[in-house]
Amino acid sequence: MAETEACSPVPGLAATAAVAPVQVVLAALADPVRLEMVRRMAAAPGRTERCAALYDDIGKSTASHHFKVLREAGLTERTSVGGVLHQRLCLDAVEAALPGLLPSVLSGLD
Amino acid sequence: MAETEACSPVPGLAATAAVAPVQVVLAALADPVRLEMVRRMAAAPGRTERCAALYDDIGKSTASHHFKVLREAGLTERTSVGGVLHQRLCLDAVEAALPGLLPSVLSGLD
DNA sequence: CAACAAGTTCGATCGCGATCGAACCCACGG
DNA sequence: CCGTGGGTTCGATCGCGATCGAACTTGTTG
Repeated sequence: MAETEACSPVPGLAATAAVAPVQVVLAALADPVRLEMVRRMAAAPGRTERCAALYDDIGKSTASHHFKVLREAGLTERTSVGGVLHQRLCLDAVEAALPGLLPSVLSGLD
Repeated sequence: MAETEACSPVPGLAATAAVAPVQVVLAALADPVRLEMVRRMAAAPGRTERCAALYDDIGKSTASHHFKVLREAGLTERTSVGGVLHQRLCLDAVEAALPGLLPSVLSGLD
């Protein structure tokens, strides 16, 4: 807490918070659950998706934890769509900070 | 042991073993020590460097462990240069499997 | 051939992160 | 104005991975 982090509780459109150091981004993407979340957002229209649509077989609290990690890595942000909370993938911001990384990871058909 | 892994003890030039799934590659790069190792190899001429030149403040056994992780992720391979063991970064193989990833990660001046 | 240097393997320890359940918050809809 | 659904926070547990030291392997050199 008391971080410089943009912890604003859904300020509408939080103007793309800064992307964290590579190390943090890599750690965030290294988890299978989170990578899947990122993939689903990337596939969604507007890179935005309902929280519940981003996971399948884990508890709500665990999912929320992963959301937080992704957010703190600067990969995603919160958005409110008609009163319903959504997670949005900051494609452009990440692409600007680490060009080529996301496309590469997302196309990883390994 | 008894894996399908190319555990060949320095066969001269192990013809670029296959790059592991994205998930594994990301996990390998997520560790600060390993990322630094990769950076040093990338900066070395021919992407090849003596093992001892790749780390600073950790034990030999720990370093060896990290070499193994990198190797099993398909990021590096062993080479023998005049009887001295070296680690070589498989730039081209990784670039072929995950184009843009390494350049992006290596230039991460975050 | 014997000694040594450089990596690897093995076994054990330790801390961090993934996970869960319960309690809490907040925005809507009756 | 109170109930309900969807996320978040909190506290505790558990397993995996990072680390180390010691023993082993191998290849080079005196």
